[in-house]
Amino acid sequence: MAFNDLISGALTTSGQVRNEPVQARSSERIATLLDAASAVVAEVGIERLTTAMVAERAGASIGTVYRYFPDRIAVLAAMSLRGFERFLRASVENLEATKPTTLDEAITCLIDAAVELHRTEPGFTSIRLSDQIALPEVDGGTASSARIAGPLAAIFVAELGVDGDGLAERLDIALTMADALLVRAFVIDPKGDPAAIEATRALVAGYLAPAGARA
Amino acid sequence: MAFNDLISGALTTSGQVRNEPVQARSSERIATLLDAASAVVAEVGIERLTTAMVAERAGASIGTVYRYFPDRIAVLAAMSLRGFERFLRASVENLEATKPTTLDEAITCLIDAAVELHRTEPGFTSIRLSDQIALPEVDGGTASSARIAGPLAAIFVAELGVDGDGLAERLDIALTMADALLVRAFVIDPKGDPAAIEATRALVAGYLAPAGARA
DNA sequence: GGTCACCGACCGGAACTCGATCATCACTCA
DNA sequence: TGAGTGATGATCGAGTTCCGGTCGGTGACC
Repeated sequence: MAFNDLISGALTTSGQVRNEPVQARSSERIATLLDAASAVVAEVGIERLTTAMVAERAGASIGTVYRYFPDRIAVLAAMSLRGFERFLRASVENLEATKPTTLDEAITCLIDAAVELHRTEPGFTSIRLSDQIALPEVDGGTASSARIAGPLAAIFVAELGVDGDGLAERLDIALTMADALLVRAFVIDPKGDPAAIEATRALVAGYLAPAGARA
Repeated sequence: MAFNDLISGALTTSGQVRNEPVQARSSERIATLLDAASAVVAEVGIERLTTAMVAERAGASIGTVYRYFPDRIAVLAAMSLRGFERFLRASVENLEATKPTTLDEAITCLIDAAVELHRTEPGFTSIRLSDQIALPEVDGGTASSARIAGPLAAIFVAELGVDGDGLAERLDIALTMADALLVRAFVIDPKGDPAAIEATRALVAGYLAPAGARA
């Protein structure tokens, strides 16, 4: 059980696209469409995103958008999922580079990954803001934090030797908090107020600290 | 400065409706429309709510909806504001009935009020979920927690004698957290898992505890 | 009688469909 | 081995449907 098991553990690649791509150009198309959607969201926001805008920006036609996504919401959901996946990969990279020995250090890896995405990925903050809106219609309301908390707890127990008792549940709460607070921080200040970010880190670490000490 | 000053302090009744009601039946209409909207949201969700559904359920015509609300978002925003107002009134009721002497007791009054609304008001959870989406387009992104944190801090300082230093900012964070966690609890379990609610209460109280002790 | 409240056909535009067309691939056979 | 050839994947965009929002006309109140 290593850090990079997190990706396979937390990602259930449920059918986001309508037709699985067969030819190579098709996968590129999907990526292009999602990039376009990301840019459109960053520019006009979630509410004002139209499928026509996405198509035009991707240099595709409306029909192509609907070939890959059942409806407008699914485009947003796929964007969200891709963002979540990138968060996981960045987290794993940070974890493997840092080799944390405490829960506190490990959490910092995750928060750094999230902050980096908020900073660099256009539309990421917006899509996180509305994740809970868009996703329920697609995969039944399972919030991202719930998907990651279980595998993450297992890995922390294995790698850090912390007490696993109720850890998954506390991680779920901690991640929900961190998500909400980071989104809030980036909504208020698009560059991300360092004080707000540090406050979030401290708050989450503080919340989880007793569990780490118990190890 | 008493608890019920909270309502006037936190509610800036900005123009939600298009034409202020003059005749009595008109106010009833607005309430009926908002009730209908609430029911529709509970049934099909925010995204799928159409103004036609609201009109039909309220026994009114499309035109009537648009007589009172400038657009679809405004209907949702008004619902949100009414929910927020009800939250404030319920909170004040709890505060005046309990006469709290500690920050912890006071926070419990607020959380109980919120939980009660999640339980009894159809669509309240959904609208809280998307409050941050719907409101920015109407009043410039001022989240509810920001509106309430200032007045609440002032009242707590006056009534409980706690240290007011940075209290408003910490209350803002605490309320953002509590809101996110309660919404999460009610999304997962529409009846509201008592354990999740108690965890939220404990978490928020714990976060604010140092401030209370410093008094 | 004048204003308030209400209605619902109508309009513009956005979501989404569908049949036609083009691109690619696996396979064949000279 | 490589040009030919269906089969199927991928793309297109005009057309359809549906929804948000308007507006002029008709009753309800004072």
